Amino acid sequence: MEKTFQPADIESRWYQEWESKGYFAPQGGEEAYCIMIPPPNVTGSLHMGHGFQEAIMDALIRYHRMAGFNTLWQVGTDHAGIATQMVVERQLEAQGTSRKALGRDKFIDKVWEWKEESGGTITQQLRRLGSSMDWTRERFTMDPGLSDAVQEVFIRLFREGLIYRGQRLVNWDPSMHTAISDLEVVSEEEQGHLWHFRYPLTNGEGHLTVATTRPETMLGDTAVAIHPEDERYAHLIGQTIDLPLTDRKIPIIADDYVDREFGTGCVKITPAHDFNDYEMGRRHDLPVINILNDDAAINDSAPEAYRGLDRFDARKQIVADLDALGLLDKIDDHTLKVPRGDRSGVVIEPYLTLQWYVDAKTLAQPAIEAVEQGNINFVPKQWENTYFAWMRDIQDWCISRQLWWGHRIPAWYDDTGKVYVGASEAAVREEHGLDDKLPLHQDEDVLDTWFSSALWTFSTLGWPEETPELATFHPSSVLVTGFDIIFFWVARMIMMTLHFRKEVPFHTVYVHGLVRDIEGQKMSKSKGNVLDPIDLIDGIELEPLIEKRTGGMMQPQMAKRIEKSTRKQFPDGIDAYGTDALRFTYYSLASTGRDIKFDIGRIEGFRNFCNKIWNAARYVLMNCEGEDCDQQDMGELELSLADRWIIGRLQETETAVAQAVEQYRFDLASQALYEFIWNEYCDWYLELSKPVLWDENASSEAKRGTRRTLIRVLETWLRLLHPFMPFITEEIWQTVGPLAGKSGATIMLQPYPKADPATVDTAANADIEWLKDVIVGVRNIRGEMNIPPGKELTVLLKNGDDTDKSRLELMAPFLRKLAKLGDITWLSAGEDAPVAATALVGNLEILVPMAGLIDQDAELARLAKEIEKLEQDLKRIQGKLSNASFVDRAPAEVVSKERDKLQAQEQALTKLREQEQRIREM
RNA sequence: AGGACUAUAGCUCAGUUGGUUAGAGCACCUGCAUGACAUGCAGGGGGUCCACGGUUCGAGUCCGUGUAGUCCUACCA
Repeated sequence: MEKTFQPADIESRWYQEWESKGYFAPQGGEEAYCIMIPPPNVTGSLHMGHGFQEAIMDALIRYHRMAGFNTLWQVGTDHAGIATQMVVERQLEAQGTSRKALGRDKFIDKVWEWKEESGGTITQQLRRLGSSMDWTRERFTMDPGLSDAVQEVFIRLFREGLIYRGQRLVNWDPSMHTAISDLEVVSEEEQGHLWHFRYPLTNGEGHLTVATTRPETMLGDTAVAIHPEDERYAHLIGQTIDLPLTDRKIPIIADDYVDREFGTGCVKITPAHDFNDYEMGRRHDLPVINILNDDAAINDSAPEAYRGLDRFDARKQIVADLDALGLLDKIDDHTLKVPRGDRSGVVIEPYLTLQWYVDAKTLAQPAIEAVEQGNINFVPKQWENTYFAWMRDIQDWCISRQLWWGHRIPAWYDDTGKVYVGASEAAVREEHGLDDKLPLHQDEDVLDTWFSSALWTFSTLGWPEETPELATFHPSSVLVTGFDIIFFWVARMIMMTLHFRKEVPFHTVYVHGLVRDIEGQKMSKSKGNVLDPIDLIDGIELEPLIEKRTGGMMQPQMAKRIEKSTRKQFPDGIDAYGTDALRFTYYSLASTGRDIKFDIGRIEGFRNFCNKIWNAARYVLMNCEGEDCDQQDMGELELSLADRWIIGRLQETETAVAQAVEQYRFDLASQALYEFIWNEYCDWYLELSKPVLWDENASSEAKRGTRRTLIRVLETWLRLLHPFMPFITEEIWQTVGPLAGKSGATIMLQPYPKADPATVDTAANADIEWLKDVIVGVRNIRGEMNIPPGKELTVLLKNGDDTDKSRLELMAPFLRKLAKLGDITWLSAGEDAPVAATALVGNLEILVPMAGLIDQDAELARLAKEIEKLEQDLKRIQGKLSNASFVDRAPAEVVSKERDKLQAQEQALTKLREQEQRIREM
C-alpha cells in the first residue's frame, strides 16, 4: 500500500467495476426502498447543489441496500424546455441562423443532436460522485414511454374538465415569445422612476395628474381611477379625460383598490398590461386595448407615431412627447419590483393570450390533505407550512408554452377553431367521426417542462402500464430536494400522483439547504464564486480556475474583480481531495434547517481523515497479513480489556449512525464515524494493540485475540462507513474482508453492521476509561513541563484503592507503553513520597518525582491553575446546595449528584493544596 | 405587508424531553522524525451562548420584546 491515500485511480476503477457488474440494480429483499432522482437538465452540468443532493441520496441508497432492502435509485434527466431551447437558439445565432429560419422539424432535430452531444456530461459527472443509481433504467422525460404518460395525463385531465383553454393575462417573455407560469417570474427591486403626467379633463376645467412607472402603457389606458371616498376627486367621477397622444376619451372611475396615499391618488388603468388593472377592467367593464406585439414592441392599436417601437424606446418617446405638450409634471426616483423571466432575464410583460390551464384548485385539495394527514412528511417539518400556504391559495397553472422543444399539446383544431383532444390526429378523427377531408391542425404549443416532471415517480416506472416495478417501488420512499422547487415540482408531483395513482408519490420529503459560498452568497456564474465539485475532487490550478470563472463574462470589470477574489481565496489553486473527502464534507455540513456555507478548510480536514483511514488499514494489515487472526475460531483465544472495550464502542457507534440516518442527520452520522475511527480506534485502540502485538512475553492467545479484534473491528467499520465514503472503504475492504473471514466480490453488497448490545462490556469500558485518565494525567504533566515524549518517567501511585491496584496489575504494560513509563511504584498507606508533580484520577494520586526533571515554579503554576478551576467549580456547587429551594425542589437524584460532586471536588482540592504546600517547602 | 429561518470559540458548525466544568474541525501557541500516518503524535490557550425581560430550585435550551442577517409569498400604480 502507498504511504498516503491516492484517490484518483481507485475511484474510476471501482465505479466502473460496480456499474459493469450490475451492483446498482435492485437485488431483491423483503421490503422495497426507492428514491427517484430529481432529474437534472439533460444538457446541464454538475454544480455544488447537485453534489450535495446526490451525496445524501447515495448515502441513503447504499445504507438501505446494505441493510437488505430491495433498493432502486431511479435515474434520469429532464428535457428542460426553455433552458435547452435557449442554448440551442444561441448556438444557431452564433452560426448566423435562427430557429425560425430552420423551421420546427429541423430545429427539433438540432436540439436532439445537442442532447446527444452534451447529454453525457451530467451523467458522467454523477458517476464521479460515486452515486449508485441504476443506469440500466435511465429515463429521459421525452422518451417514448414518458411522452405517452404525458399525453395520457393531458387527455384524461381534459376529459375530466381539469384542463381547459382560456384567454387571460399571462406572464409573457418577449425574448422567448412564450407564456411562462407565475413561478418562472422572479421580481427583484430595481431603481426606476415614477413619472407624473397631466391628463386633461375633457370639460377643459384642468387636469388630473397620474403617476406611473411604465409610461408606454398609457397608450392602452382605458380609464383613470380614484378612490371612491377621496374628496379631492369625488366630483369628477363619471367625467372623462382626453387621453394625450391619442384621440380617445376615457372615463374617470371610482374603485377602492386605489391607494389615496400613493402618488397623486389617481391611477391610470391599462387592463391589457397590468394584472390589477385587468381585474379592475373586468369590474368596470372597461375595454382592453393591447398595444404590444409578441416582441413587446408597440403594435398597430397604438397611434402611428409609436408603431414598431420597442417598449423602452416607446417609453422615452412618450415621455418626451408629453413633456413637449407640457403634460409632464415631474419625474421622481423610485424603486420598484421588476418582473423578469428566471431563464431569459428579460422584463416580463402581462400579455393577453389564449393558453391552456390546469385547474390546480381541484387537484390541490387531496394534495393538501395528504400532508395534513401525515401520509407525506416533510423533513424538517416547517416546510409543510410553506407548502400549505401556497397550496391553499393556488392559482390555475398555465401549462402551454410557445416553444418547440417539449411535449407537443395533443389537441387539434378545425377551421372553425373547434378543439379536439386525443392521442393523435387519426384517433381524434376516429373518435369524433371527422371526415378525412376536414382539415385539422395540431396545436403549435408544447407543455411546461414541469408538467412531465410532475409525473416522474410513476412515469419512470412504466405507467400507464401496470408494471411490476410500479407495484414494487411506488410510492417511493423519500424525495430529496431543495426548497426552491417545492412549488415547481414537489407540490405538482403530489397533485398529479394522487389524482392518477390514488396514492402518494413518496412518504417523506427531505428538504436540504442551499449550498452557498464561504460568505453565504448564492453561488452563481455571474458572481464568479462557483465551485465545481469535480474541481474539488480532481483539483485545479489557479490559472485554469480563473479562466473557468471569468470565461464568457460580459463585463470586463466584473471579470477583473472575480479574478482578484479568486487569486486571494485560492492562491495555489485547489488541491485534489477526492470524492470521499468531498462527500464526507457534505455530510458533516448537512444539519437540517439551514443553508450550507461551503468552507474549503473542512474538505481538507476530511482528506486527512481519508489518509488516516488508509494508514490505520496499513497498520492493521502489516500486523495481521500472514498471521493467525483466528477468524475460524480454531485456537485458544484471549481478548484484552482494550479488545473488549473497542468492540463495545463499535456497537455504540453503529447505534448512533443508524439513528442519525433514520433521522436524516448526516452531520451526526459523519461525526460519530469520525470520532470513533480517529479518536478511539486509531488514537487509542491501535496504540493499545501495540503492547500486545510487540511484546515477546505476551501469550499467543492474547496476540491472536488482538489480531482478530483489530481486523474484525476494522472490517466492520469499513462497512459502517461505506455509504458515506464508498471508494476508500471498497479499496481497503478488498484486502481486509477476506482476512476477517468475509467472502464476496464487493463491500457494497455486504450486510450493514447492526449493533449487538450484548457485546458491550461496561466493566471493560470503565477499566479503559481509568487507563486513559492515568495516561492523560501523565501526559499532561509531561506536556506542560516540556518533558520530551521520548524521556522515560518514573511514577509513584499513592492513595489508590483495591480497584486501582487490580487495574494497575492488569494494565501495567499498556500504561508503560502509552505513557512511556519506567518504574511504577505502588505506595502503601503512610509511605513517604518524594516531592512530585501530581495528577489525580479519582482518589488515586499519580506522582512524577520532580528531582532533576521539573521546575518548581512551573509545577506551582500548573497546580495553581488546577486549583483555581476546582475552587470556582466548588463555589458554584456550594452555592447550589446552600440554596434551600434547590435542595427542596430539585429531584433527589440531581441533588445527590451535586453532593457527590462536592465531596469529590473537595477531596481533590485538599490534595492539590497539600501538594502545593510540599513543593513550596522544597 | 405577511411568514419562515438564523445568531454559540478567530472561522465553519454541533449542543436531544431544561440538570456535571458548553463541544468538534480548521486556525493559533508549546514540544516531538514514537517502528500506520508530519495529510502525523502529545499537550495547551481561546466563549457576556446577539440584547433585555419573564417562567423555573435551575435557561445556550422554554416564553415575550427588541436588534442584526438570510430567505419565501404577496404587492405599491
